Amino acid sequence: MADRGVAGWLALGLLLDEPASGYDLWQRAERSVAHFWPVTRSALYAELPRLQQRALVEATDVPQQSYPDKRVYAVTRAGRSAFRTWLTELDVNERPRHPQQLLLFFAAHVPPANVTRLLANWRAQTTLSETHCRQILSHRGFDPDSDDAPPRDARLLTALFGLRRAQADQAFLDEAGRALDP
Amino acid sequence: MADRGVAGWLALGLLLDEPASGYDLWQRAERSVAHFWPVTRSALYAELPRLQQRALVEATDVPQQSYPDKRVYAVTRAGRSAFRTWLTELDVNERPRHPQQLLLFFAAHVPPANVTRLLANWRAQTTLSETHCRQILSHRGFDPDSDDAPPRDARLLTALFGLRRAQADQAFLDEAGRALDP
DNA sequence: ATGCACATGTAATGTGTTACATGATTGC
DNA sequence: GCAATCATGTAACACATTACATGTGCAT
Repeated sequence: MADRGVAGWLALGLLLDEPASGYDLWQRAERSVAHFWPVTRSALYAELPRLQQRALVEATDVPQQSYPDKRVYAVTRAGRSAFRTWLTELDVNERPRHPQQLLLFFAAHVPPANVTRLLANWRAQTTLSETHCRQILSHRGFDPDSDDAPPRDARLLTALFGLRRAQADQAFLDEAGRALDP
Repeated sequence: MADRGVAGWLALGLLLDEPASGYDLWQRAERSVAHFWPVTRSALYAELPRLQQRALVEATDVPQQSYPDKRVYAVTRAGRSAFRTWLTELDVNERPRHPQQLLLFFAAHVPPANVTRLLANWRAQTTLSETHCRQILSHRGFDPDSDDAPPRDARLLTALFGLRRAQADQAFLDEAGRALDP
């Protein structure tokens, strides 16, 4: 099937929500998936013609007044089913790279003060991530601190997962801080 | 400084523990860092001469009886300090790619049964990861379930972090399962 | 005799990023 | 006038993976 990377599938998945031009798609990605799967504009632009050649998307040129023309891509039926099989066969157990664990592993080789600074840096990021995820959830009317049933919407679970990870990281950083600092 | 990727620094960091040949280094990596930062034998072999050219490591050919000769690399003083500055300036906030979040984000586009299967797959991996981390910790005499102070050894904190993440993922999967399944 | 562990490397390939190139329109 | 947004794309580069290439010694 000559799968190539995930960038193409990512583009296809994002197009499932709604047809879009390359530029639109990039913005959509930046606002959503980029938080856990960075993509560049270039990568998306490069994949769109490839998807078209494989008949997974269709392109339409849309002229615009006072803006350059758009080339809007829409997912075909074949594209929809191809995406389904890809996601179903996705290996979620590929080990992603964790720079934080790299830091911990080699921390003994640098002065403790530097480690403390790096951990503080990391903590700052977790709080940012936490508030970001909380905003998404509360915007859709879900309170992650209550015992309410979590949302059925899988897309919202993405945010819930991000929140839980951020909280877990903070708890770990507290634990680790007690060991390293005083 | 023409940094190249992290593979070189990883090799350097692993050599700090003890000099090693390319082959040794690869095995060492497989047993330790590969769990959170996959490296291939090729990548390590390719980096070693580069590190040597930059005078960050020194090589010695060690003849062996009944085995091919080894080329053993040892970190120089310059290598030690270069590694320190690299780790100190490491950006822990680069967003790594989370295939799990990708799955959650696009889950609505595939049949629920497939999602359930993928989540079960994910859960199986977290339990593997959990027992693996527990083994490392208990082997060094730390009980992660007690209120004991966590180990000061940063290298052990790597395992503790792995465990906490695995536990957090399991808790999330419970939460998500209650929402999706019945 | 077949295959595995030891040992070192190179070449081809894939996949993505950064930088380059172009050009209109809108807001300060 | 200058920067930013909208819009599309290509070229150069970096980095890592897979596959190729070679050879010894040991166990079954």
